[in-house]
Amino acid sequence: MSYPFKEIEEKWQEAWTKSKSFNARADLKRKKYYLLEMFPYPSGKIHMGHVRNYTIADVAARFKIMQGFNVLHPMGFDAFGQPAENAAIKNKTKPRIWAYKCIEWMKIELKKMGFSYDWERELSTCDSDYYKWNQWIFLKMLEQGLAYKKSSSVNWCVACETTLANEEVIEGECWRCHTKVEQKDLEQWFLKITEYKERLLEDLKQLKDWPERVLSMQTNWIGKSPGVQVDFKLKDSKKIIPVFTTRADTIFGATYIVLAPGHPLVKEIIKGNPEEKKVLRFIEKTSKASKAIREATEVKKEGIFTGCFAVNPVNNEEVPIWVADYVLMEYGSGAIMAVPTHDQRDFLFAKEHGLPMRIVIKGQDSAKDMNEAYEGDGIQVNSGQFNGLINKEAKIRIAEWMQETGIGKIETHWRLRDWLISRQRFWGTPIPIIYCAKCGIVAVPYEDLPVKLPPDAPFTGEGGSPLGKVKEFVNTPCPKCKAPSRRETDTMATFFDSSWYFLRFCSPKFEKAPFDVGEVKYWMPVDQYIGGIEHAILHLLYSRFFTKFFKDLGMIEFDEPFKRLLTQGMVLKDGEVMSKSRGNIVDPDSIIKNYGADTLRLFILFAAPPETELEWDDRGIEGAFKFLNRVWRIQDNFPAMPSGVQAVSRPIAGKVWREKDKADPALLRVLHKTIKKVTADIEGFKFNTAIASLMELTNAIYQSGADKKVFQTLVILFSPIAPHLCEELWQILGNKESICKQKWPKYDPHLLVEEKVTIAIQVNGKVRSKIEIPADISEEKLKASVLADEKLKPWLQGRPPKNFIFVPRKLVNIVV
RNA sequence: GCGGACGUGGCGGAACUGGCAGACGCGGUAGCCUUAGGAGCUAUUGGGGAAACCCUUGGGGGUUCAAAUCCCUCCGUCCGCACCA
Repeated sequence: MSYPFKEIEEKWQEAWTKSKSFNARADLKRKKYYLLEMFPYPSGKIHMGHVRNYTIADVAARFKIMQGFNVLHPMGFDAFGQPAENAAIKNKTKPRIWAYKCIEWMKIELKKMGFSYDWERELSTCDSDYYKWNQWIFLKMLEQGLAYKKSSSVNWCVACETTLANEEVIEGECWRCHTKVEQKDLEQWFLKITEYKERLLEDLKQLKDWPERVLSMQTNWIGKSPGVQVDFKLKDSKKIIPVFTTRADTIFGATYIVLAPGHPLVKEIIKGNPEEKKVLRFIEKTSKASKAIREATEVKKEGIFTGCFAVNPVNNEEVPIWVADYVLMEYGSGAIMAVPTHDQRDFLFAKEHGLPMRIVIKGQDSAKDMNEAYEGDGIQVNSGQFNGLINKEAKIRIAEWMQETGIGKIETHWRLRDWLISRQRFWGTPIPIIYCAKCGIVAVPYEDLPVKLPPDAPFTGEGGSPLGKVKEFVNTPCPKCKAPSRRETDTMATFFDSSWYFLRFCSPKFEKAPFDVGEVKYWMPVDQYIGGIEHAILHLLYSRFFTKFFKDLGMIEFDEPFKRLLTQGMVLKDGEVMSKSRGNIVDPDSIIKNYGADTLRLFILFAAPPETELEWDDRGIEGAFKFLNRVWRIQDNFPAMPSGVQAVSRPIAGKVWREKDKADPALLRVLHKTIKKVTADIEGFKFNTAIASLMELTNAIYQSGADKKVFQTLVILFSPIAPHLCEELWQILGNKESICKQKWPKYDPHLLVEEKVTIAIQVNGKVRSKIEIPADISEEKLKASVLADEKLKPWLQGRPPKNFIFVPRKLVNIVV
């Protein structure tokens, strides 16, 4: 027998919708709180990951509302993208129909969870009302020189038949279908995110409430490495080999240089020399070894001498030039100066091939027979005029000196590349560009936006963009000269859509611009953003980039879109991520059916803190359900079964509410402790411990007897977590107004004070006794009664205490 | 290799700025109630020991009256980046 969760949940979901309980209005007189979850891709069904993400957010939203904040808590759908296209091909329907159907299904499931969304702000990125503004933003970027087209070797997924951003290539494979990514030369649209690299890096410092992990991933990805480009002259030639180094302090120890096998100079310099054939053979061999093999860990570094020499510009020493596969053409200048004494890779290579070494930085323990490179700090030696300096300083001084004398140039290398946004796909935002034979690349005029996707296109699943096959779409007059022209048939990467949706939510129906500047000024930035760690780099980096772009346009005044970020952990089953292929999926809908949404919410919040992985546990669900029933039964003053069913013959406590004037002071103390704890815990997203203390309060009520006032407060405190149950109990207790509108309770510090406390008495740090004493006892008095304690006699053995430490309310430690 | 997070009962996990380790829950045990219990309630539950006691936060060392918490060192797990010069 259990509480009637089904009726209750349906009843209140309907009531909330009807009364528009969660619809937000900007109000300058009130403090705002913008809470946002990463919006879902409408696959049609919600999974446990969604449930966890959105439950965490929902508790925070309801809590903030009760605290009096003006809360914005919107929901929408990231609806463009390949899966809809693939599903359309498979099910012989159209992506649009498919997508909107999925959105409907998904909304039904979200509503069944009782989430407090402002559904009037719902948006879908596949609406032309939305993607019109993608196009608008693109054109603005084009005007600013931030969107450009170039032909380049791009990542190409054969299976998806589209290009991929660097960010979408994981270990050489397509992030979505895991097909090996190939390189292909194509004309593509790029966004100049690199223009913002300094700010994207610098402003990470503002993000004090972001997880360390995400900050470090972003830093890593942007990959700033300051250094020097040094020009090594080729011996007996005017040719120059530029190398890049971050360790200018080691340049006097550069005893050879290495070119990447693909370096354009290699073939030039070996021409006609005796080593030519051997070197060519080596290059051919290494080029065959694919990137994947090369990346397989601990491959032996292979290389070959070119027969040529270069001159180290700092000491005019001749150094041999080698070609080796451990130098990559893709990074820096494709050439390095090798310092075997202070770089482990160079060290291994030099050992292998008997190349010279020279120590230039003395570590604390300067080893004569090195068996590995010394990469730490130390004093410069063998470094000309820089001898005696600490290498950290020498690094700067040498760089400056090289810059002054023209030997080198201070430079910074970045890992971050411009963002490729062209996709050869149908289900995305058309790039608003027209190609005219006479005028060239022409932007679609703003007044002609949106460039709408045609209602239909042939989906064969064969190569090429489906848009290219829709004549009515492709053929269009040039906006400038009216000559027959062609539209761009590529669409935008869907990460474009999600890079600014948080701004659109502030004024989702605004018609004059992507967003209403005034509304955004009130609501933004997002106070709390919640989503999966898988978006730690891409989505968050792009969103930060867009935000800075809007700031430069003068449309917003802040630098960073998301003040606080929480990345929730994954939901696992049997230690593995839930997935179709593993067949270990637990469907949220079936849990809702059998136990109700409140049980699911409670379990998912209680089982683990939000950031850590959560192991699914059917028994945990039972436990959560049991607790809800336990709370429910308080209204009946704890009969074992709900009213209507036969009650147990032996009541646990009084069957009636306690008399008003007979409050139990101990219970009151627990209550106020709970208020304090739950408030702090929800504030800090520690829901598991918040729930634990609510359980303690419930246990205390069972012990002490039913107290209506205490119970009312428990119901309020519990309501963000189990809103349906609490709303019903609230009504049963005789309240008319929704519990969502109740003020969050405050604890009374006076009631927390305990008159008597039990403190531990330690002798030499070990607990030997406990005594109950008045909380505010003086140390003198305490000392007297402690030393009189019989239990301590054997431990003290009459020895006088050397030290007597008293931590009020906690313990006493006697040192003898 | 670099960067980040972490390591606590049979399990999920608590422990504020160093102050009684193991809150809360799951599971277990015993009892009550019941025609019945996979419901409910009560008690108990880190390990060893008959007990007094002893041991216990990955291992070792240190600081301290006092360490899961701080420092050093080693081991291990997870994540991100990666022949990045």
